[in-house]
Amino acid sequence: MQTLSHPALQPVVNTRPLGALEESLARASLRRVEAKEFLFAEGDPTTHIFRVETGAIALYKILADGRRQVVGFAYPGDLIGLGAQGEHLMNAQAIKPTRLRCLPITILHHAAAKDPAFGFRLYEALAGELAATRDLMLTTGLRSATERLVSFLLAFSRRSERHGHTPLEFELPMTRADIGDFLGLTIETVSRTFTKLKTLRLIELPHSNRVKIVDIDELENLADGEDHQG
Amino acid sequence: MQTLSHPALQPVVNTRPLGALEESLARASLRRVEAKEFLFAEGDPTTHIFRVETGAIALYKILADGRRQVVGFAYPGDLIGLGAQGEHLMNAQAIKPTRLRCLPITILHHAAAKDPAFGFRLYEALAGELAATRDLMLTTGLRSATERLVSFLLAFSRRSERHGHTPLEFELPMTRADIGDFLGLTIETVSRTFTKLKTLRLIELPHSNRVKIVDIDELENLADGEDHQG
DNA sequence: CGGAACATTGACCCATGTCAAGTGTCGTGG
DNA sequence: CCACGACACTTGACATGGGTCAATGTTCCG
Repeated sequence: MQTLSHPALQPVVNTRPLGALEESLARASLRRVEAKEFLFAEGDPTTHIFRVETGAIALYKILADGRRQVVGFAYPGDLIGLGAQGEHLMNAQAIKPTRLRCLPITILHHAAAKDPAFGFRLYEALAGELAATRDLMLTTGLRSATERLVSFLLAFSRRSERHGHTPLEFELPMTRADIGDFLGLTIETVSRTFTKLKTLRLIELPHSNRVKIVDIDELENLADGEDHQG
Repeated sequence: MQTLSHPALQPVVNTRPLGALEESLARASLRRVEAKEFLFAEGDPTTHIFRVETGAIALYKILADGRRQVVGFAYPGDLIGLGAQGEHLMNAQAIKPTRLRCLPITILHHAAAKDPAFGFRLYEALAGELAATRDLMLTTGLRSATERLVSFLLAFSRRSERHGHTPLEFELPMTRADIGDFLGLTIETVSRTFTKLKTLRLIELPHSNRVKIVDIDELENLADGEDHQG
């Protein structure tokens, strides 16, 4: 139930440790990608999975007509590439300078063969992603622009808190376009909705990428769909 | 790429055989549920997974304010319940009288412990579901009502063909409300879009639940977003 | 300082939602 | 066999949220 009140809007990734992988990751090679550089593109053969060390990556698909759906963002600690069989199903592009650990996928197969529980843990990791993706679908499918953006901001607030920072102020690493393509809105609507939240004195924007939450309770009401009030 | 031109709109299930499970399923107990009866509800403890033998099941989540998102439909051969850890994440309700095989989830754990490759196969099965869910998200997020409904109908057409029937005529087991909640549209919009496709002479509706495809090429153009023509 | 990229704001429009009748269609009981 | 009610579907009139197009502002970096 709590996933409904607070839709995850989590990155399409897995954060929980996968035991057998940890030691491999520690020795894995490091890769740097610059902002806007592609880590991989849709259709590329799946040779590695990655773990973000620093920076941020946007994961997205593109429709024939050029429309873009951002499927998630990956931050430090997140794994990228799980679930791709044979070839990658989406594009992974850095939204800021990023460092990642690279693991050959063959490691997955080895680990699964050696440790019978490992395959099952992979399964559980994907189950979490599936749940997050469904929550995102609920959010983009059934909610108003305001509800979507507020849910998005609250997800960041919680992430900030989880990392030991204040939940009341944080940096958004991505552009309005990225947010829009994630939430299924246009740049203009995202911008207008930010302005609306500012006008309602629910947030402040010291810079366009820096969010300060003023009234988190009211924001949570909005996200839960209990809006149409003050 | 082909998944983009022909978004899957597959049920949230797995159709490929999972080897080790097959023999268990053959001896598994059979359960009958009537139309509108619940197989399980969100929050129920996950005690079994199921395979549909006959009939059809709708899988959906409900938001706090009552809005509903149908996440998928399960048809004969499809597995239900994979990926739910501890408790079910959605409701499963029969849309027609349905028979299912019931497997205690403990079987999954046993199979994974016995056969190291089995856990990995589960992982692969979920990866397929994840890809289908993302395709559904693309469809509901980025496309017009007409594109959505046409994609939906073409998915049925392909399913019909796969089962050895003509791809040009088939039965829809679900109501307009189910379709709407799946595609993120209202009943009225679904109905109007059916009427529009009829008027354009792309389909016929001998009964409201029976669809006859008249011009499948043009439908495929519409689904690919190459519309705004004829 | 200049220019590119990103963000904001305004005016307008349209697809789809909402509300409200109608119209089948099916199953049950008289 | 018909009458009735329930339910699903269709259709119409109208409202509106968010998309589109078009300036204008702002920030950042070379």
